[in-house]
Amino acid sequence: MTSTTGDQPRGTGRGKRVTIADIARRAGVTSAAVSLAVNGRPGVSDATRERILGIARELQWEPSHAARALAGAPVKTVGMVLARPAEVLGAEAFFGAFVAGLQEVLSAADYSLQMKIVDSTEAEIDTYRRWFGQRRVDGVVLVDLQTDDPRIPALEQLAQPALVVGGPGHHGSLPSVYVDDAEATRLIVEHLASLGHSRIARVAGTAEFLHTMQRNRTFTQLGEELGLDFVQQDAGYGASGAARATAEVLRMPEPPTAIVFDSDEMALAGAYVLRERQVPIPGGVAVVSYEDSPLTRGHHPPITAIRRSAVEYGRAAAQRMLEVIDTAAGRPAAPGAIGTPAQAESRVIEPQLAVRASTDPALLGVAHTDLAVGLDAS
Amino acid sequence: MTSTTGDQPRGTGRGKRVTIADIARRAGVTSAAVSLAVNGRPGVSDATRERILGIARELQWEPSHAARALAGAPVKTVGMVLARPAEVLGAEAFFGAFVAGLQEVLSAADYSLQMKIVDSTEAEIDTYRRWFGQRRVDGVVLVDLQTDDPRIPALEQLAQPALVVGGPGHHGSLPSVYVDDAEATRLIVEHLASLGHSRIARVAGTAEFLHTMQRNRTFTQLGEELGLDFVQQDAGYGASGAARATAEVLRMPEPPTAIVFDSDEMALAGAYVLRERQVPIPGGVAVVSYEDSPLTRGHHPPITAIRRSAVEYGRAAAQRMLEVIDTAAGRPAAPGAIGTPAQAESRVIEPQLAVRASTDPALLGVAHTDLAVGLDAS
DNA sequence: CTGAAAGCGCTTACAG
DNA sequence: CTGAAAGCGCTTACAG
Repeated sequence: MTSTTGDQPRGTGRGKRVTIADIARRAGVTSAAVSLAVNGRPGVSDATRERILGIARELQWEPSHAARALAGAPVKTVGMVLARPAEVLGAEAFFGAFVAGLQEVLSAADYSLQMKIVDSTEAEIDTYRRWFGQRRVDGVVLVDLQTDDPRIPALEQLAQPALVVGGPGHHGSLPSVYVDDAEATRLIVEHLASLGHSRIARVAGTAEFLHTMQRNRTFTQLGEELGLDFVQQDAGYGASGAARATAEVLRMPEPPTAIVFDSDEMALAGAYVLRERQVPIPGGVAVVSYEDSPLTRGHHPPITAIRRSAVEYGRAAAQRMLEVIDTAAGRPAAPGAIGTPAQAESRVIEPQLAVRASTDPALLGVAHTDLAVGLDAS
Repeated sequence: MTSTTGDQPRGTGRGKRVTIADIARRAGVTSAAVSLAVNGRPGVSDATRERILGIARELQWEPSHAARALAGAPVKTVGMVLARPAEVLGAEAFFGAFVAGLQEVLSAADYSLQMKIVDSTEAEIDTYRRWFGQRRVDGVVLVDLQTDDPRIPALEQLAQPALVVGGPGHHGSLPSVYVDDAEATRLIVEHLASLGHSRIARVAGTAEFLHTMQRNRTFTQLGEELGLDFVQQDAGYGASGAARATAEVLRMPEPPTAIVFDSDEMALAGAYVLRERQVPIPGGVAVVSYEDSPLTRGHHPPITAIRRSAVEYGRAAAQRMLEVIDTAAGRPAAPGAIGTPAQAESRVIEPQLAVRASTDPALLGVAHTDLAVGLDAS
């Protein structure tokens, strides 16, 4: 008996890979016929197709991704470049959740997401150029949109499938997906109004972000519309600015009964100041955050916040990206898509408001569900 | 004059792509020479190499990734499969930070990370098989390691580069990277002992996780070693279990003066129970968490926690993955690597302890830095 | 509906 | 040190 196990033909893995030529030989057809059969294209009879597929399965054939790509097939990859340090990305709850949502939809469509961290906008644009040049991606997702973003004209010029996350109004001729901040503002204001608040302050983040301007505009507009007394206080960015702005607001001759913060971090800083000044929440001042997170949920009392679900946002972006790629390839939009949107059309994510004890006194004492269960049982 | 702009040759992009054949023609050499030149391999004189590289740059040549892969070059891609729903991943701070760290190192080495979300362990193993079968990845990173993990033997059988994140002792013959939980436990216990605590409780998570067992073992061992009074309370998983266990511990005839929790969520639930029972932190009971997060940092008082830096963890995993791939390809380990570790060797991440007011009364009133600054200035 | 061929853009031996 | 050729595994026209 000669050794029949262990002696692998050569190199890594077990033996030579199975190709369509092997299948063709076994099936008594040409490799072109195999290609048509496995790609579900017309040109072979149903009988031979079945036979070919059977053999392919039997031989455990896997298509060579490289060969397909070289022959001109889509590479089934979406790219995303991040021009922020890993430490910053890692500290943000949004990033992980957004990526998870993207992945879910892309994975299901057998697409993969390719990411790259770079250290400048120039490097980012260069990466787009190279990715498309190398045919490594079928399309790219652009994030962290800014005012007058140089990446927009660069991508427009490349004339390749690209989706902008953010907006509105600053994505040029590119398709985009963004959260409706006007609607978010409306949800907050109407919620507070329904609880009887008529003096409301908004502690706003830096105007560098597009959404800040959008919120400012809607906030002012709703104040006039509803005839309420609205105060806007610019806080710059971060917790320190928010703390300062909150103190400022409390010094007013007739302080507001509710304060709306632009982020979870800002809301927490504001709540800290209120606690210091012995102002009860929500009895003295109600608190709302535009951004939900473990911080707002874990606070005592839990803070009412806009829940835009970063996971859902990622899913929507992936869905739209796939449509853009399909349309560019001249293929009909994927099934499940409602109609076939024009390439440059935007899609809007509708925000929701998670009402918690920081605005609604009836919810005081109710911690987040999991905790509540534990305490009941103890 | 005929139109020389606007009339793009055909298809998407501008014109036919530049290939090494074009460069060869211009340089008066064969395409093989170009290949050697651009890959920095011997076989061409320095003069011709320079000339070739100059022309390549001038023509803005980009290598075809697909062609390279088809011809046998590495695909420069690392794969990671996640068998958890996007919602769960998105809710975890660890995921985003780990991915950011991975990305940083892989991007710098011109590798990309390919992820896929699946819904079962079988699908995960199948994905590995297919990825390697299609030559879509050069190696894979395995996460969420469990006891008797079926993915380990499956990957061992595939005999392809794979790195296990987690351990020790459960990664079979595969190389791994993990955080040193024994050291983490030692840091916590020694910190508490130095503050004079001699009755310490540990509220432990589910024993399904390898690290739980490791912590249990070290905790018990240190108790004997230092002659302290140690109590272990199993809490199962999550906040409710932790709340129950904390209540249990407080009912003891001689309650501990410090409680160590297995996660940030558990620590928060425990702190909530202490607050309910009017037990001051850290005056009545000191609190420590094995997991740092915005929850522990944002709590009042901020909670002392093990900081293992998920970003750093990701970086270490990527670094090790690249070494494993290089070694498998017969290449020397990347520069910067200390020595050339054997394939199956593990690497250990050293944890740190972030000391905060939940254990050290001297730090009471000190919120996290950013906040503190804001308050000083207001 | 099926066959034979060319081509995608590289890399890798193998001669000179 | 350089040239000519084969081959990686597919897809896509183009004839029969």
